[in-house]
Amino acid sequence: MSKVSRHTIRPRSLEAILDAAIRLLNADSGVTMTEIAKVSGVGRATLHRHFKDKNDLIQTLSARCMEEMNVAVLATDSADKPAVDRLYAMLKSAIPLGDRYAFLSFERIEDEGLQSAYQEQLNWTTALIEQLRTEKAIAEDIPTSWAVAQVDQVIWTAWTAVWNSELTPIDATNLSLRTLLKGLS
Amino acid sequence: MSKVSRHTIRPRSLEAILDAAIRLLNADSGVTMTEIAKVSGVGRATLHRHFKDKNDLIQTLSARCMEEMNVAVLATDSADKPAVDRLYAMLKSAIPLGDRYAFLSFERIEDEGLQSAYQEQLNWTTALIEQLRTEKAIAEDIPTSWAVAQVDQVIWTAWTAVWNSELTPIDATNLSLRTLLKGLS
DNA sequence: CAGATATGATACACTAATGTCTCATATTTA
DNA sequence: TAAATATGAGACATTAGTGTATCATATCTG
Repeated sequence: MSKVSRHTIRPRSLEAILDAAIRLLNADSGVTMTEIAKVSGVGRATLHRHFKDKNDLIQTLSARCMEEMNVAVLATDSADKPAVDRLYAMLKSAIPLGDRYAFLSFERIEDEGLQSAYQEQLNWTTALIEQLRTEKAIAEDIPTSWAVAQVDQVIWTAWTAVWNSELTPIDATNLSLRTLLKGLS
Repeated sequence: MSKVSRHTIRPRSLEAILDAAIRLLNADSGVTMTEIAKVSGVGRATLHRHFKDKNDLIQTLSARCMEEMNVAVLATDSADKPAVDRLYAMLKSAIPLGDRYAFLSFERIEDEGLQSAYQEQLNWTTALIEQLRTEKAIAEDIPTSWAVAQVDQVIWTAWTAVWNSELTPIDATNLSLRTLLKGLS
């Protein structure tokens, strides 16, 4: 969030705004600031007081989601576990968060800090793939970039299936792990 | 395209518009009609003459892409081939078209004809999955909806990899087939 | 409680985009 | 070539969204 105002935003305003924004952006990347203000029950002036423009809001939101995702994933991660276990734990944490960061796929954010946060996630996944590789869980001739992309995509697919009530979160997680390990072996 | 005007659009105008619109929409779902007119080298008035609004344009575009995809896939398809061959042929046709229908993932189109066209593609894939199942190429306990989603997603992933110059179209197609068949077995 | 301050409502100016119209010009077609 | 017609350019009114400012009120904080 940029320093647009000398005012300090109240926690409940901030939460209301970010909450509404996440939901609205996931439904339609074209939502207006006016709409976000209306839905979050916050005055339009307050919104503009604390967020320079929609891009500014999206940046704050993205950073939060990234952070949230990192915390969730790292909380259940430990470097000394077998890679397969780490992958499973990651899927279990990440899939339920799908509805919170879905909008990220649609937005083009050029914020520097955000790009590096994303890069960090990518690096994490890449390292995990490499570990899977040394543990012979994935085939040598599978490009790492392909494996990373598959991991990213399966999370999205799994979340979508859950969202469509086609699968329970547990089933989606298990299917994801299975599909990945077999598919990349 | 809706009948907004008594005029008949000239083929080259139509092509220029749809071509520009596809490229611009893939880059940014928020492009304006004005921008599309400018890039397509067509008068703004002409654009409005033939397309009621952006939604109307997107509907026409979507219908075209769907049609294009159907034609490309069905051209190389024949029901008596083994399912694996059909899947491969489909991937080979569909993946290179990624850059033309990428925008479809971002747009929320409520057009009835379009929904049914999409449903038709879904049915085609579902039938293919069923055939793969009877040919023991995919495991019994994999839900069909999951398999269909995987097929959809892998096309997108493969196209993205090609677009990022990480893979050649052939490699991407081969990896897709392999990942799918192993992943779902 | 009392001062400080964040908020909502409202008003306002400003901008970008939309959609319509007209008319001279270019293109098609018969 | 001549008639028909689609087009581009420009003017225009309208709209939706933006961003700012003011001020009374609500909410914090000491």
